[in-house]
Amino acid sequence: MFQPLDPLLHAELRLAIMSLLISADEAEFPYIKEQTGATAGNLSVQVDKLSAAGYIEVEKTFKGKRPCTICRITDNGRQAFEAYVKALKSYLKVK
Amino acid sequence: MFQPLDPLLHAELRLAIMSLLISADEAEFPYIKEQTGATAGNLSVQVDKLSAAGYIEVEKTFKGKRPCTICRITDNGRQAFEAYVKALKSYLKVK
DNA sequence: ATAATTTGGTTTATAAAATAAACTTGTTTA
DNA sequence: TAAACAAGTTTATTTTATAAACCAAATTAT
Repeated sequence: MFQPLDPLLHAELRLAIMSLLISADEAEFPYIKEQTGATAGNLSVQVDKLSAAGYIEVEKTFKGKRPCTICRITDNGRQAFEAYVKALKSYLKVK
Repeated sequence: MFQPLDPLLHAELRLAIMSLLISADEAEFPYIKEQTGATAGNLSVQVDKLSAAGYIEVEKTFKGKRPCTICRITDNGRQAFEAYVKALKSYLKVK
């Protein structure tokens, strides 16, 4: 009847991050912060969780002298996102 | 960009309850329990929350001699659900 | 009859999450 | 060179979700 919802994706900010990355497939930390309206602290934590789960990968480089954190979605992440959307539909269809 | 997600609805079990009620507009506690696979305790808590928010109304009656808890969605609940679905779409469209 | 089980829940306790606040490190700018 | 800013991280706090324990009444078994 109702398919379980991946708790990693069923969270507003993480879902927003994934949503951004799925269409951009590369984004810098400050950009994600701006687009989502999240605080840096919250974003940092949620990025870590997605990264730990292997849904995104995080590259730490420099842009000139300043640190620059780049996020990309992984294949696993893409799959998980699609599965999540599919599962969600079992709740949404006002049959 | 991303519309905020009503935290009351953005929770697996509560969403399932609302999903059931939106198409059935009346359901008994044990039926919801069975359909969602939730424990009675969890269901009781989440039904209370939806009820407190005015998203559903709960009628306590008897079925023969046994207590019977009937849940119905309210107009507010219906509206909130629709708004939630709309907001969700801002995260899901893989533009 | 009465003991055990089942039904239909509620209340309380616990574990996990989300989020914000505080902090750090290095870089510009005044 | 002091103050402000950028880019995050770490820690602390507050909510939540969830399960476990409990309760009362009704039914079934002995």
